[in-house]
Amino acid sequence: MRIATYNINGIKARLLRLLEWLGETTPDVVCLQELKSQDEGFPAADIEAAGYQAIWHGQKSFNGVAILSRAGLDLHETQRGLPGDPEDAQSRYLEAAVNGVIVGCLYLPNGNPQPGPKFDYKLAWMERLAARGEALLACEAPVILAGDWNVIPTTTHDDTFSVRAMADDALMQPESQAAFRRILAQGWIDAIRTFQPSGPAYTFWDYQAGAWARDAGFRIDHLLASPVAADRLVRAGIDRAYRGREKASDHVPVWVELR
DNA sequence: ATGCCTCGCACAGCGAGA
Repeated sequence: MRIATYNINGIKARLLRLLEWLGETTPDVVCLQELKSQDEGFPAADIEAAGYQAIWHGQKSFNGVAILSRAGLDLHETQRGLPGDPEDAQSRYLEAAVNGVIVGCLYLPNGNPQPGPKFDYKLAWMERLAARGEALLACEAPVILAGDWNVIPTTTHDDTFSVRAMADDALMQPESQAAFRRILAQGWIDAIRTFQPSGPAYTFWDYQAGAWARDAGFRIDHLLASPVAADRLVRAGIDRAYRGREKASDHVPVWVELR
């Protein structure tokens, strides 16, 4: 079973690119982030015509997450919204079981500018995610936590084109990295790094300043596998070339394959 | 030091992204 995550930066603006990628790579399960659409605007009919069923959690203008799975797989929602704060109205978390594999689809807050309330929200959200992660690890089922984590895991060229350029960014602050490490320390495996332990493995390139052309990217889209899922991990990859297409998202798809 | 580019909203230019 191949499970992918893709921050598409607007599902309406990106629909043709999304359908193209689905057709070309035929993932079994897809976690989408940044729908930037209300529930009513989700292109369910187009997704279905492409051979996928879907659940989605939208929001006007911002955020929004969805989980797609190939028609015929057993998909059912297990959680809508990240637990732990009834005041939080942002649509950033959706979770489902697909043929027995639990898939958490997350869009972690950016947190810029830091310091400030947005950074505080990011760190608080990561605490809530850690709590959810702990609960999921208590399940017997394999679990994949996939999404746009908005965290550059290490302060190295492996994860960012420029340590200096990102030094003050919320994505690379010690607090963000520590929170990410705390989640990993629960027992999760960073799937991409299992197959590519070192060297640049970027998943995002800014639209500005010719970032793609000069490979000025960073690694912020991650799939974390629970120990049970990690035992079944046979491959992981980054669909880098899609960044070069017309009207591309600023993120590219990242995926794992489970035996 | 700032903007660079893109999207959504809504119809002009701004907030947000990262």
